[in-house]
Amino acid sequence: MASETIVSGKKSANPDSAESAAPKRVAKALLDWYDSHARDLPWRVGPKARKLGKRADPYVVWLSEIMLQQTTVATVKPRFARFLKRWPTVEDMAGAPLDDVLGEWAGLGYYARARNLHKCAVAVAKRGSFPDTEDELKTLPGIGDYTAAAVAAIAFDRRAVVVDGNIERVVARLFAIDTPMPGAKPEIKARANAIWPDLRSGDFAQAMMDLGAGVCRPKTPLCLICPISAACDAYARGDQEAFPVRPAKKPKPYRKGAVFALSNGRGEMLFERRPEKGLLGGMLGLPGTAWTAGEKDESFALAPVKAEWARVGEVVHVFTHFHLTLDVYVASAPKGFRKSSDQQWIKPEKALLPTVMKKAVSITQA
DNA sequence: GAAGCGTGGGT
DNA sequence: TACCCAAGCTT
Repeated sequence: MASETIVSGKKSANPDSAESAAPKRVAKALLDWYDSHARDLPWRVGPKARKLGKRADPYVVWLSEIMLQQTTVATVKPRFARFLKRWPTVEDMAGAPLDDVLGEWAGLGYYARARNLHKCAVAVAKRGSFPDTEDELKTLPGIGDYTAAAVAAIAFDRRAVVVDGNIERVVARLFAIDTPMPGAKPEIKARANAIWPDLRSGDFAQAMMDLGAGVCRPKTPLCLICPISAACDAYARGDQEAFPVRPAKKPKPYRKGAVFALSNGRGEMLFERRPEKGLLGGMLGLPGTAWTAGEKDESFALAPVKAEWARVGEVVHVFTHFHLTLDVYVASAPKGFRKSSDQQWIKPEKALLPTVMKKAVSITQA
């Protein structure tokens, strides 16, 4: 049992393992590596500036962390710059209409993040500043275990054990934890806690993430240049890629639906705001049928108006939990057509849309 | 605890 | 092509 090993202090097979050797040595090795190898990221206060006393702006840290949830650094970089330029402070964002924030978020996915981003900004502006403890941060919308710990550590220099997907992988390998995910989470958190330093908690978190992203990668980790390979149980066994252990994935089902692109005489197209809850919640989209399993829905019953609809093609899109094929129909608005109150005429090239809707609109333009 | 919730890039 | 995955949160 791994827990018994901790309690008894029994030596593992690897004499330099993080378990038997001083955990402090692992932390120091990683922090030293971070001092010379930290990625230069727009939302980050690097180790050098930190040592000169520069503090990270909690708003900047929070904004970047929300954007980075399940989203790559490369995707976030340019979008983060736009957000920060448009809303330089949390008060600025709190004062903006929700639809502006959703529009700026369009294309980034997981749109609950954008709704919660705005809700959180309003809450923080109301209370005056970001809370500086994990527990208080966790009460805010969109902030869970990971983000609360990350903001507490990075923005407020609190000792907080930050565990994201990168750190999960690093720790699982470091201690060769073979419990399948997500069951291994408590053990991983405990092991991370055991090596977590009291000082430079935020730098350590970012060092672990940089290591996971660039060295301790999911596939073909670069163990030969890893600063903590001497302490790594998985490396000692030669099966780094086996960790963490993941259960087999379920196949994604297929769904079909149709959307209807109605044009007026001014180069505008009819869009409607989607319901707050659920898929693409709160975002603009084309009117359409429900997306259901099985064969395509040939019915035009749900078209926004009786018109001369022409099918222009289909778009294929993959969501987290299903494949979608969307038939796309176009028509010109008949004389006397009146849109409903939840609909709006927008020039399609100016509409801020989720990607699947952007795809649908784009095939009506050719 | 499992399911719902996006998208783009890499292999 | 199809699959994998990326600084997760909410219900």
